[in-house]
Amino acid sequence: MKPFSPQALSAGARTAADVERTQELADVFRLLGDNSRLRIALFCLDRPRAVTEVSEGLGLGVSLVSHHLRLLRAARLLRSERRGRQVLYLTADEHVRCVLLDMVEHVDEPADLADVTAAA
Amino acid sequence: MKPFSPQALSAGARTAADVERTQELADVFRLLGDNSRLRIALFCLDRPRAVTEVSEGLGLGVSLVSHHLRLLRAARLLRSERRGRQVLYLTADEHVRCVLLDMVEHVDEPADLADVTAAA
DNA sequence: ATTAAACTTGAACAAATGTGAGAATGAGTC
DNA sequence: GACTCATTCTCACATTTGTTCAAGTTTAAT
Repeated sequence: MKPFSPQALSAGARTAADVERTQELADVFRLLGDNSRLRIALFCLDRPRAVTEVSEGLGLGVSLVSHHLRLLRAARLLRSERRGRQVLYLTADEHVRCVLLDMVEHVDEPADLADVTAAA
Repeated sequence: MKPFSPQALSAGARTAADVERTQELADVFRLLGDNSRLRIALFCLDRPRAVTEVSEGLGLGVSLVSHHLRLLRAARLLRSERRGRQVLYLTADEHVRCVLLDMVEHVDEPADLADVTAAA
């Protein structure tokens, strides 16, 4: 059950198990790689949110929001909970919440203007 | 220069600045959301790697690797450095390295079997 | 100057993906 | 029951994206 040894990374993670694991990781990244979906995920970070609430809160179509929520839930990034006729979505667990906030924090940083070669 | 206040997140980050920032964040996620690209990024994590080295190491076409490396470099996730006739790529800075390792670590965790409803 | 190696670039194509409109389902209310 | 609100689903379309092939650069060696 040893996960992703540094050796595996350096070797390119070519074993079946490692490739599969990279795929999982990539899937999570891909989900958060869409602007709307990321905003939705962040929007459900601290409070449980109803679909309509998200839709109005972010200015996105209800249908679209529902689609994205389904994907986020399928990936275990969000949990859903029914209350009356509305379904509330929120970040799955403290762990996911932490990852998201970390990432936000990281992107906000210095921006690293070390090499300008890339810009030219 | 105040970045991503929690309020902004809860409010849906609808201001121009916040939407732009979410976009940046999403861009990073999207880049790492592709399996090949993620493997390439991880492969350049500890050692500088030549293009051919990556290509052979991961079993991907040289052209494909080059394309992906260009994107990763443009996003400042990787830096490039020329040595003789080969170009070495490696993780841009300690900060990016940390983000990647964190994410790997996180995905390796419990897997959270809390609600089985999603699977059914 | 040729030749070879390492890398980059451009075009082209298949596959995947985000999005929207409308029908359908479910949950509550009268 | 009929009616309404909230959410989900189906289908379709436009766009993007990953991948490959071939041609083009750049660097070094003979």
